[in-house]
Amino acid sequence: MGAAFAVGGGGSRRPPAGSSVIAHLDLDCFYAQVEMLRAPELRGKALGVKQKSLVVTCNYEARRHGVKKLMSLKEAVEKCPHLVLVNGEDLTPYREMSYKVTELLREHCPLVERLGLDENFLDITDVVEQRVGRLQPGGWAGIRVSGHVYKDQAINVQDPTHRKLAIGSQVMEELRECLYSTLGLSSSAGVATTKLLAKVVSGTFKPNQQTLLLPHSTQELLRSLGPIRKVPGIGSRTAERLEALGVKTVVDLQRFPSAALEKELGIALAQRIRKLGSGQDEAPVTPSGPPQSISDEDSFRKCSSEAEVQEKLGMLLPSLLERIRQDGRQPRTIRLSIRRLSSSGKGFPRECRQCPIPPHLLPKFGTDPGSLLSPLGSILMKLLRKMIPTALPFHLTLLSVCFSNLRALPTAKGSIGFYLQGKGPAPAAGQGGRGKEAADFQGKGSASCGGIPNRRKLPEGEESPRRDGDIPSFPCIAQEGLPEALEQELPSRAEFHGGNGLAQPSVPLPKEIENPMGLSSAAHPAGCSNRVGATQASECPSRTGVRMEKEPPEAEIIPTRICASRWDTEAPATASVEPTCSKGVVIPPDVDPETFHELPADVQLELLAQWKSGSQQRDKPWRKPKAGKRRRLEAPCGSNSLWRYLKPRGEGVGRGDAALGMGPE
DNA sequence: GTGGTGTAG
DNA sequence: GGTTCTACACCAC
Repeated sequence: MGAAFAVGGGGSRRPPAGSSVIAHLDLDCFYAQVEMLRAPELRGKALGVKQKSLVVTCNYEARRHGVKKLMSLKEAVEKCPHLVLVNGEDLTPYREMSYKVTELLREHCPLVERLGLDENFLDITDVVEQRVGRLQPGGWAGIRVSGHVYKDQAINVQDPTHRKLAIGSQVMEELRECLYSTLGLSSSAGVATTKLLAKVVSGTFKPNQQTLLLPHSTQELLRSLGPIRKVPGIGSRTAERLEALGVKTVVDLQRFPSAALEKELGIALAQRIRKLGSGQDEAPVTPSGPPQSISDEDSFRKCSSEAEVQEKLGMLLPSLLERIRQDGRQPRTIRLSIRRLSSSGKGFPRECRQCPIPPHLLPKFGTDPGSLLSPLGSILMKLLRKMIPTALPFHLTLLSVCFSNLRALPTAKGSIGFYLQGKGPAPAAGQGGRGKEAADFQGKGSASCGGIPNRRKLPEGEESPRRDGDIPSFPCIAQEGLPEALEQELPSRAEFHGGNGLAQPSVPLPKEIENPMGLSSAAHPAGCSNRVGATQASECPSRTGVRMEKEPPEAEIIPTRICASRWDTEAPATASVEPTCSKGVVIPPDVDPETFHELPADVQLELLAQWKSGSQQRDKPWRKPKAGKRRRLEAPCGSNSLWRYLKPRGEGVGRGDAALGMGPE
């Protein structure tokens, strides 16, 4: 998150820096853990989670064989031939578990900020203060640290900050135990006085361990980071700029003159970075609510026609709409992002276009998401055409759909659907035989360095030893393991993965939106979208059960839409259907004559022929073009028709609803 | 509100 | 360094 480490942003709600106790909690190889919970037989095996041709993450067993995050599948299998791979492209199970974790933490500490799916910041100052208040007079003497202390420094119980941090480490140990016993997840944590430091120090001992940073070790920790890029908040771009200035390490940054830094990077960025480099981070832990946007995307080698784009969008939209339905809120904005392939072969930066969702569609999000597929698809295609002239060759490598500006449904019980998913009587995933499972995460033990023994190494049922100075821990269910009945509720591997070892969508879509637009390549050959307007939509068998939001009457079909796809339901209601005559040439009524005559003569002729063929076809039932015999003028797809770009100004150009012809009806 | 950019895991 | 699939914040407009 961009502002996770923003300095001084948002106004601190905490006491002055130095007295806060902040923790960073990192779920160990989260995706792999979730997969092992879903399929306990994977425990102990080298497991990789793949997305496309990459192993995006893997468990420690796989790491022992040289598999690394973001390694290519090929290389990973070379390194570890027995690597078990599961498909992690569908983030649903990870997202669900992630919110369960945040919710569980929030039950014990209200100040929890999410950072991605597998990390959380906690401001445990208040929890610590409460425990300090309960200490017996002189009780400090017995205060112990749970887990490691960075660089094995001894705490000074005379120092109130040390005392609070030590108690904070106990709090985090308990929370991690609670996470493990309740959800079956192992985690690592860092405890410090700021988010930045807590995050950095949490990586010191992993997995399933935690580390406390005492203030006087701050500089040593930061300097140990090495490359400046490792400082949280300094990303690749900023690191590049810094390196260009000769700033390669934290030490370089600390020594670099402020004035020169401000001159090169601007005052705001320079000051922020300088503070990060010195370990100053006043950013408060800002409790995360439900997500502010819900998006889905897919990448691919090539997508170069409107029909293909529609097919891809047809894969994204149903699951997105289902997520929105579960969320319980209404999005007011829809955004399409694309990534084009540049001539160099590298991906271009993303581009996006967004627009408000027409108000008349909003109620459907809560009641009838299936009926939104067609109108939203149509809007997305219009957004696409705002970015690229689809009549010309194009090559996309990514499509992303994002719903944002989420508001509570008028009738809704509230927008808590997201959190509710993670609650209820039983977790959607749990663990069986937790003692066995721990083997994957034991790694380097934490019994030394003053840390408490790794609880998961204890024999079943054995309590972790209480130590002097301990304060009673959180009441936490399932300290003795999950009830058997609960474990039996857990989905089997076959249920989750369709029995083939690869993940299938874990949330079945409602029937009516399984293949809403009939856009699968098998059921929807190219010609299917190459039809006249939306009027033949019912001919597409796979559309069964899906209503068009609004299907224009046949009489409204005009030449500009001779090959419009079913989504491409631009409302032409206001346009004249009468052709106009300009310079002795009869051109379609909604085409700007001036623009038309600026075109090369051959293009003009081609367009005219196209229009003529369209107007001849207009009243005939649509027929699938014969393979190999399709006339060049009809190809490749009507949505690509050049006519689209010849419309008089004001039609189809500009922002927002009206510009897209999607205004309220 | 929109679109680009940067950051994060 | 960029691959993946997200999510968020900032800022100029």
